[in-house]
Amino acid sequence: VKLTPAAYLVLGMLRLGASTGYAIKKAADVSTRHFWPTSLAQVYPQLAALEDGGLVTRRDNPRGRRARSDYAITPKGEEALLAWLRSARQTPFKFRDEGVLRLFFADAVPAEDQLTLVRRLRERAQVAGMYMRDEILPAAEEIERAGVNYPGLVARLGADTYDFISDWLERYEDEMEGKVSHSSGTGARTRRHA
Amino acid sequence: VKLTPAAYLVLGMLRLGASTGYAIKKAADVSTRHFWPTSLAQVYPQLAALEDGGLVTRRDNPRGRRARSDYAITPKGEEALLAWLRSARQTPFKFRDEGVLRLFFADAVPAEDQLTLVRRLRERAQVAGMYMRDEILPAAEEIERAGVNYPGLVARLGADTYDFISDWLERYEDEMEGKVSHSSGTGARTRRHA
DNA sequence: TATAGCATGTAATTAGTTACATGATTAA
DNA sequence: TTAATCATGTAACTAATTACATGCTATA
Repeated sequence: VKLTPAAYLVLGMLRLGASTGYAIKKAADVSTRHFWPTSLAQVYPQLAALEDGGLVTRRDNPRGRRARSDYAITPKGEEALLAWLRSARQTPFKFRDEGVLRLFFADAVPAEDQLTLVRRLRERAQVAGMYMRDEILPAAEEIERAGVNYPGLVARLGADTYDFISDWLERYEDEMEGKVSHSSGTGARTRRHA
Repeated sequence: VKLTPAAYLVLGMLRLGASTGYAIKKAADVSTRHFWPTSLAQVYPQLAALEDGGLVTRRDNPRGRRARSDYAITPKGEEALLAWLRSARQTPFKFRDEGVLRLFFADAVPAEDQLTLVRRLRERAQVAGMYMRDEILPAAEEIERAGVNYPGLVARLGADTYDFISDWLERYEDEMEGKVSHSSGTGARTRRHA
């Protein structure tokens, strides 16, 4: 029974209290989505496979006429999750981002278009940072009161990193704006941290 | 003819002077690999598809008995590349990282194992930062002298970001080490920036 | 003379996304 | 009563990795 990160995501979410496939997906959307997105079309087959392997149990638990299954992690599933968390296996970065790829090739377009490209990347990082801080972090802080600390840690690391990238690109923009005709500006830029 | 990021990677590398499939892959390995890895099994079919669409031309150019084809980007291909670089389309982050996913679920293991996990992530970021600065950036600086600036910019952004993450995690480690039994330490940690 | 690097491709598999398909319950 | 949310699943497709398969050329 070979387990993928997507499988551990499901196990981990069950362990944190999500009990249906739908709930797992919802929980992932407000927490792990930024570094491990998933979809219902992955969650349901994954749950079935894990049940098959005895890592989770399923119990039908309909709400009125609406079908519904509650899943729970088994001791065997818990063991697998812990082994994964403890394993020394280095997981190399496999970052894939079209935005950065575009930036890499930006020399092909005139300075004005380059500036636009940089600005768009900066805005994206800025929005991502704000989103993590305003939407993701509060939910994580909620469960911190229950003693679950790492979702918050990860949210803070994410927000701070996006802010760092945003600031980095902004400095480059400022540097660049001196050299490029000002007619190309799109107006006032708003600051982060409202 | 719908083009994927992998197609633009090929077009962009051809434009920067790589002429064979093999050379494109080699160039990607010392530059774009960190944010858009690729493989020969993608490059060759992609070149064929691009030739089919008239975005590149192919010319057989064997070295002795060894088969070899030189490719070149056509005006139509160049146009497509520029349109991609100029397009306003926001490319959302699709970050996927097993290491961060593990960190997210770290509450499941005892503090000692948590510290190990954080340490491993910090080391990974540290190594990635050093690698970008020592192996990737020098190659990028080479072509900067020819007026190609963005590969260097991207390398610096990458190196600085990995350093930022490494420092961030190190601060957390230090904070944590006070609370955890010191018997679990793995000895002296080496500093970045040798 | 042997090994590293150049060079090109295909096949099989795995992982992931999007679209399809259905229907109940709850709150405005 | 109607829209949002809960809830479950399958099918088709796309993207990407790994393994397979071959063979030449230059250099140590």
